Amino acid sequence: MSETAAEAEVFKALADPNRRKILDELAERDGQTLFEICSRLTMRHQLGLSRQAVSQHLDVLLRAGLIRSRREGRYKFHHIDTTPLEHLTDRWRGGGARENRCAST
Amino acid sequence: MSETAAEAEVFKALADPNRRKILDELAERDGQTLFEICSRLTMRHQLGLSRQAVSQHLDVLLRAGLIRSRREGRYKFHHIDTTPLEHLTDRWRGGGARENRCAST
DNA sequence: TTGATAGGCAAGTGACGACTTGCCTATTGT
DNA sequence: ACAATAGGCAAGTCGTCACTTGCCTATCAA
Repeated sequence: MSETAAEAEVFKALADPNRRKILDELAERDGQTLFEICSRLTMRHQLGLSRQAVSQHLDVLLRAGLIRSRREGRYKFHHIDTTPLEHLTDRWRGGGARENRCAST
Repeated sequence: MSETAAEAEVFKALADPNRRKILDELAERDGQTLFEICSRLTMRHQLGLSRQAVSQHLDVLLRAGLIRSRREGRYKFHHIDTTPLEHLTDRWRGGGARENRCAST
């Protein structure tokens, strides 16, 4: 087999345009709460997503390991984590070792 | 706006596990025909996909720019093209330009 | 304690996507 | 010409997924 279940989750998470916008939002301003993400998504991206919709998207992103959540009182802050993206497409672009030409192993 | 329609196609194309397997196949042995891909997918990956299913997947990959097709007589050869993958995830990992600098800490 | 804010859970709806089924065209070999 | 091979087209089925709806819990301020 060539890919892990975790990788599959990442691909599935990235498949939705709205989830990618959420990642955009968190990349621009990390550590937002659910309500913050909702309002900023509406204001800045003309994205009319309900709170529950965003919440479910955050769940998917969480399961994919693309965000981490930290609870603080009644607030829950969400942080982007890009490590799952690091070598996601290497299996196709490599085959060998070009394209990554830093100081590869 | 933050992403092009072409990028969205790529994400959608990568969302399906079977399409990723097809890319795996072509990465390992480029320039296969539809029937070749079918049989090798069945033999080597225990993937029981019909010809039409694979054909439709190839269409999606084609539209995403991840493969190119070349017709020759009654054969049609499919070639992987990884250029759409090149900076796919940069919008989240960068923002700036760290993280791609090899000699990391 | 009461009300307001931040978030969670779960069932239901609707649409899109993966795959099938059936038939058709085009090229090659004999 | 005829059969066999390689592929294409289009309608239909079915499951998954995004989103909604409705209600519930928890924390904070007055």
